[in-house]
Amino acid sequence: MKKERNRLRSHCPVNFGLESFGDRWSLLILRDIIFRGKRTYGEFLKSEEGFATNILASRLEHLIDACILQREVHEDGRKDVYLLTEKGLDLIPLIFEIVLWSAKYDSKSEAKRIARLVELIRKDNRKISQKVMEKVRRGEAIVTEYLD
Amino acid sequence: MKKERNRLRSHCPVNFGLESFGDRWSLLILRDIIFRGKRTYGEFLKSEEGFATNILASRLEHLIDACILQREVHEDGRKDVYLLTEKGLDLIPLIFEIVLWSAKYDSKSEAKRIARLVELIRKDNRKISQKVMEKVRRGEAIVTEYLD
DNA sequence: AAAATTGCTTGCAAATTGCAAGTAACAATG
DNA sequence: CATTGTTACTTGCAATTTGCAAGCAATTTT
Repeated sequence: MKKERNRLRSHCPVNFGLESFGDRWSLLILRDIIFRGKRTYGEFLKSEEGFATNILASRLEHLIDACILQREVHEDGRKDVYLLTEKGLDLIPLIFEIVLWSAKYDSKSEAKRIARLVELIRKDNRKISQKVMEKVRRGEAIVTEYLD
Repeated sequence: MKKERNRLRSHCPVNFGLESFGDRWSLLILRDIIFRGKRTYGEFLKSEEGFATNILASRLEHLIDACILQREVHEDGRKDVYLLTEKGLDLIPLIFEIVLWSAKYDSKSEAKRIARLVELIRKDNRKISQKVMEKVRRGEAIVTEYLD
């Protein structure tokens, strides 16, 4: 039942990124972790974009295979905890560039609600990413802090 | 025959980006334009990742609808020219972040062949992106210049 | 005028997705 | 300690999307 992995179409760096996390759902999982502090299957399932249960499961597995996420046991034994690895945390600058671009071009963007963060990204993405990586490592979400 | 557009799942900035360019093929088209100076349907078709003809056509249409690409007539009337709009050029910093991440985590990455560019991105993505945007506007590809 | 080239479209099989309905493992409750 | 609820999945299937091979119309080349 395992899917074929490591069968990259190419080692072009753009393609490598796309095959690692470049489908419609994977980055939404990472967004939920980084911005909203989500950690469990059930929490991801509640996202407004509406994951199908099987798709969510397959994407979590894919991200674990790619060493972007790691799974741990929750204190409540029924739940699993999904955490970003260092490799996953290193995607924060990239996700922030997406936020910046969308903030510029989507007139209805909810990025307006995190205008302070967007401004920090524009000024120095690396610097704010570093701070956010530390926050996420500590298990904190970032949205609340930067709400205007 | 037209697809339903502007039916966004949400205005979350991450989601907006994904719906604009976040499928397996769209960013490869942009890569071909930015790194390899490609401009026509036939040139895209030759990419090593192997576009299916209908998928390539549908993605070009999607990117035009999203105002990321614009189509113009080639001097050879059989061909069309696909160019990045300013909105499309603004994706360069994001694509460069993908390159940076893949250069770090793919041991076989072809990013090694553009090590100088990768180093410039690491030092100051905005600055080098600005330079590259001007190059691409002028219709030049960037790969050759930065080959070691 | 005939032959190539180019940018598509079409048809169809195969793969992927999305939804609804399970199920197994554990936790909480009476 | 038996029952009920939760949680994280899996399974079955219909609908959509993809990938490949074959067109085809509008040029351009010969």
